[in-house]
Amino acid sequence: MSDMAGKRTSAESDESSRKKAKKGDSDGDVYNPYLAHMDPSPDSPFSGMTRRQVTAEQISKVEDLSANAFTGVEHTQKYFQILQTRRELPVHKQRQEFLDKYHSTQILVFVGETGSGKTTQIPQYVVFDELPNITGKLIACTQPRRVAAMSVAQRVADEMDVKLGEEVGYSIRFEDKTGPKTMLKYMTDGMLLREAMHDHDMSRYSCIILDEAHERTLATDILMALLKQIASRRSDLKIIIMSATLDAQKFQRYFNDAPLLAVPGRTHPVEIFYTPEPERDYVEAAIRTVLQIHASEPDGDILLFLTGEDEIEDACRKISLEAEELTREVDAGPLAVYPLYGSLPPQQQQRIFDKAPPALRKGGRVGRKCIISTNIAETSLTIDGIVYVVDPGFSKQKIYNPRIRVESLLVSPISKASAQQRAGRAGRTKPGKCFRLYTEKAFKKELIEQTYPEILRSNLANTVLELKKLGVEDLVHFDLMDPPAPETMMRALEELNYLACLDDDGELTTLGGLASEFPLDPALAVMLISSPEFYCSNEILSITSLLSVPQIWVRPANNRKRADEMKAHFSHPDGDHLTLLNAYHAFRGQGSDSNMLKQWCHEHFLSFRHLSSADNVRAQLKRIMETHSLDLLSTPFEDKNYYTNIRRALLAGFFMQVGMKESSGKVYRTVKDHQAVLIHPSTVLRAEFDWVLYNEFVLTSKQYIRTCTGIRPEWLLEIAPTYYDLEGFEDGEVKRSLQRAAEKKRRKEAMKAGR
DNA sequence: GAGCACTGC
Repeated sequence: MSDMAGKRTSAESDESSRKKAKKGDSDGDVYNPYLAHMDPSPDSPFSGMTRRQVTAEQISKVEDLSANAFTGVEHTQKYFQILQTRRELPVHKQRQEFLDKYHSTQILVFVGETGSGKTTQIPQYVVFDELPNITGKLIACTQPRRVAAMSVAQRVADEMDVKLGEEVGYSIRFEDKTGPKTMLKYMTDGMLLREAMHDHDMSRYSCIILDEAHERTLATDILMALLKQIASRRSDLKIIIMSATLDAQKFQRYFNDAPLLAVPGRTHPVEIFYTPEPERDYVEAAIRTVLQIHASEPDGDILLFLTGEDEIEDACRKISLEAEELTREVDAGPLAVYPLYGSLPPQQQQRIFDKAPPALRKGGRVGRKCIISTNIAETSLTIDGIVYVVDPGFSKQKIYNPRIRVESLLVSPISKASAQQRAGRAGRTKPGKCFRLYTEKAFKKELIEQTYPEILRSNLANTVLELKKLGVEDLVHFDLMDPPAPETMMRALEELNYLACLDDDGELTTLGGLASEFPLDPALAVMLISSPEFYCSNEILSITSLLSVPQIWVRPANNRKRADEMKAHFSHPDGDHLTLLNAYHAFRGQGSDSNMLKQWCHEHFLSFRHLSSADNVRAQLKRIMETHSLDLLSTPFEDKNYYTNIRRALLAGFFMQVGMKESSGKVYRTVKDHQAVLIHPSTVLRAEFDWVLYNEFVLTSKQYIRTCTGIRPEWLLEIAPTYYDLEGFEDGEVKRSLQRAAEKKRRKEAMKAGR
């Protein structure tokens, strides 16, 4: 079915590309003497090739030379072996077709299913056509994830027989593996966006390839809109949008009816089964299905998709228990069950690649493994050997409520595209089966086609700041593929205005420009930039880093009490931010031997992984501060204001995230949105504070505020006088309380003056 | 008295 649809779209676009090609012939490819230097010299391996007119045959000739055309080094035997396998990839058959289309247009949409070879091959074809060794301009290929950028770059460096980091490199946060000779650069989409902030025309590149565009990450969506704009002012820039879905028409339409090329994939067929009736309890149904497969289906590993850590651990236990029973009672083979989710330590994540267990006795049935995973196995991790997929049809998805400015996670039905992706996981090594725990009717009628792009489900404060820095003047008319709700945009603009990153006309302020230099949310960036005024930028730098990595506290289900006791050692009575700082200082005080540090973290129930990454982040943020001459200061530890200064500095960024205790007792109310919230049970904060600032608002079984620090109301009036201008405040407990604080402050000042 | 799907700069 997918093949047919692919052919249909490809035929349709053939015509439009022919029209464009004709147009190009008449006004584009006229001989231009000023570009003569762009032609390779007669003694070069590329002689006879004209940039952007190269043929597949010419490329093959150069590839077959005994020496590498780019480096002059003799090719290894391995190179020719790889070359052979490359020429068997589906995409290779259409190399000339690709080049023809690429020559005919500025923007090309390329659809290649899994196994087509698009990510490794297309950028190489472009290299031979663009001749970056002569123009000096780079070719970029973006990926949504770091590991992909790194591993694909390595693979392509091998294929081109060059050293990684020289002709072929990659660029991701914390690591730039490119050099002066680099022609082809794999990078994360976020990294290209960062670069664009300082080079609005992306002038270093002659061709930009956006890979995995169907994933619709925030960065990809912004890049698409940006590139669409840039394309109209830079006629020499070419763009390729690569996607895995059949939703290519949407990309084509968005890019002014850009031509399309579709290449089939190379996967095995997957048979789909639906349940005849809707399932009431999907976890129970999933467990039952896994056990049925184990008892009655031929060899092959199983992949089950569930939504989160708890659900997965629970299902693992139940399946293991029941499988043992099956082994005893009906002589089924052994079943090894492995959980898989993002917060699992890497060592345990690795176990999913273990071989399935052997038969228990000679002649007995062979074992299989069953992996129970979150969405991480849908895109980020690929496991070979999976033959059976069990798909209950749910995943946790981020949603944003602009009214109360809260992002939360909600278990929701997946999209058709997601269901297809999941099923595809069963056909990587041989034909497979996918058991969908919903009816065929539900699949057809109830599931949406595509998961909503991230841009429709996020707080956009950060995005809006980035866009301003990218030189986008008119946000309302900025041509995004899926424009977000106006209310979400308004909320973002409002927040940035309160943070003084945008002025009242919506223009970027000096502070806003500086804030956008940091890879942080605007509130964190503003807090960091303001911290020298509070004589504690070193400490705020540490806290900011700790807040931008996952929780450093480890709390295993079987050892919660001990973990809480260890955390108490670091606790500071004034709040969680200071507690984080204490733990970090203790960590840094342990020396640099990484084995010792790991041991120390283990004993103290701290995450070595996350503390180390906080260290990495800190170093990066520190460099940015130094570049912009922001002072790194500390109040002497003996000074009685050491901790007070830090608490006040926190408010410089988080003055909008403040709650006041209601007179009734435990419940706090957020100051502007009037939401009733509880302080999260993980807090170290004692009850005596009437006012707290919080790092995040979490919406789970109840409304919680998490990572809280006690503050004094008069600080709000000093540090954020505009936001806390009482004139504009609604009457109520909050306003009366702030008025009393203002009164107290005036009396104090009067007394000081009178003395 | 409880949670953190997944990425990215």
